[in-house]
Amino acid sequence: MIYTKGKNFIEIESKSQFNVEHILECGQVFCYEKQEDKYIVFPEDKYAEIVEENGKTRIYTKDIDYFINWFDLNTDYSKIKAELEKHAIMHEPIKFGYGIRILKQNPFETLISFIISANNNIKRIKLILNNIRNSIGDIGERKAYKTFPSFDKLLDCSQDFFKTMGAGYRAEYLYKVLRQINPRQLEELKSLNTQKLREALISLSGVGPKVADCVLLFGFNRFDVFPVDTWIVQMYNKYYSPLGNREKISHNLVEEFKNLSGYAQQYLFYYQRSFIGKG
DNA sequence: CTCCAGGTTGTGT
DNA sequence: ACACAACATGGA
Repeated sequence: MIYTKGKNFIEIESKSQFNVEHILECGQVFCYEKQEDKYIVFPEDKYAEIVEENGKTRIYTKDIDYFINWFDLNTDYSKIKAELEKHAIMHEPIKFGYGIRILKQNPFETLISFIISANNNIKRIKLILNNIRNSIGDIGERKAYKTFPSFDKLLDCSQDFFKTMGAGYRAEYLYKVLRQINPRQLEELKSLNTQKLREALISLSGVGPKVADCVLLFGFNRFDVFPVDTWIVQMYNKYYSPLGNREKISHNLVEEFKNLSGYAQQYLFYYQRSFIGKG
């Protein structure tokens, strides 16, 4: 057990098990904001504030059990990291991104978010999602934020609305995908194996191999996938024999890291991106 | 000004 | 099967 429960908070002692900055800034999630003295997160209709004090981290929330699951606090990362350390290429990335955890996010919210992420940068992805939340989301706890919109509200939106939100040409993908699948149908896909689920996701509008892998990893917590974006391509072509085909790169990396691929990917992505700067 | 960002789609070979 | 242009938008 890496945490203890308080009345309105969860406390984690070890920063190597839980580093809020690395968890939120490593590119897996867009529903957060850094404030002067804390981070706030607002997945689905939930809310939490994360504060570091005297070396310990506290997650203040009224939804204790939701965030124990969301932050995947019942998983011990020391074993995962020990296994990954057997690969020399992982040494620096793990040292750099210590305390990263893969979040357990809602599949539908993850799908919408990563369709917007395509050929886009993280700052603008967050902006577009915030625009959508602020326009059609419900008022959340203590009016501190707006919730992620319900499927029905999103289904009511026009293509032009998504363009106004800043989605650009992805507006059409969003409009179409909302007419192809709903959250309940998405949940039902959980019974499929990773390969079948991947194919089902790729059949959706705006979802190619990379977005599918991100939804598989962050929304369905399948770790035998390796999302390949521009940063991973850079990394791969620097440390392995260069390839142009992203699917081949992904395939080769899954062969190397097997069922820990998702974890390896996140450390490598965060490390590679750190050389340019956050944004 | 050009190039790039957690790529996908459509077209052509 | 693979190659490649087009696709909005804002920041560097």
